[in-house]
Amino acid sequence: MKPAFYGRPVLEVARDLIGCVVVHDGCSGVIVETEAYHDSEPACHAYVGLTERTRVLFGPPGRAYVYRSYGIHACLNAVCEPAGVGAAVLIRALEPLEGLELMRERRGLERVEDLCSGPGKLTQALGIELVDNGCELARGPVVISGKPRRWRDVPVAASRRIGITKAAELEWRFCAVGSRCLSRPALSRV
DNA sequence: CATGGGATTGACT
DNA sequence: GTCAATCCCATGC
Repeated sequence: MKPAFYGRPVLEVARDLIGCVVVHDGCSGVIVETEAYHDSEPACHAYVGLTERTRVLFGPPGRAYVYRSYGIHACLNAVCEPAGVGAAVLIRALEPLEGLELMRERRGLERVEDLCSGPGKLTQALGIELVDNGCELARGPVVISGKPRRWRDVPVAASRRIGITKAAELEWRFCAVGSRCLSRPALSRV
């Protein structure tokens, strides 16, 4: 998708990204779970303002923001809103599309539902790492492209974001209803 | 320069 | 259900 797609309110983009396709290094998958983050709320990395780490978040829309989580996993975001605003959509889960065998190799697992059903899992399955931070999502190496036909009007449910302690009440998580590849069920009874 | 805290996952009780 | 692994980065001395 082009930068103009991302240069909109982050909540709109987070919902609209459900059904789009992430492609990297021989593998691809349909986005079925996202979360929105915005510099106005404390769960967002950009809440602290402009630093070396958040430079990409405050930059132009349509780039990848990749950070290391818990010292182990890489997590993929799409930078949103106009430059100067620190906002991004965390890609939390995919339904695997192409490169299934390569994903199984990278993950050391067989079941399709286990390959990309979490933010750290999908980056491992697709081979996305910190070196991809800042890349343009319309050009690569990490690419996000438009929705296959059957994903064009999929119902989307909103709920609370997962694994955060600050601003936990906001319902800024979006899921494709009925997908079997979510990190957790769409209707979380937290 | 030292320290502490995660937008997680998988293994184990 | 509980818990450790592990490292980047923001903060504070």
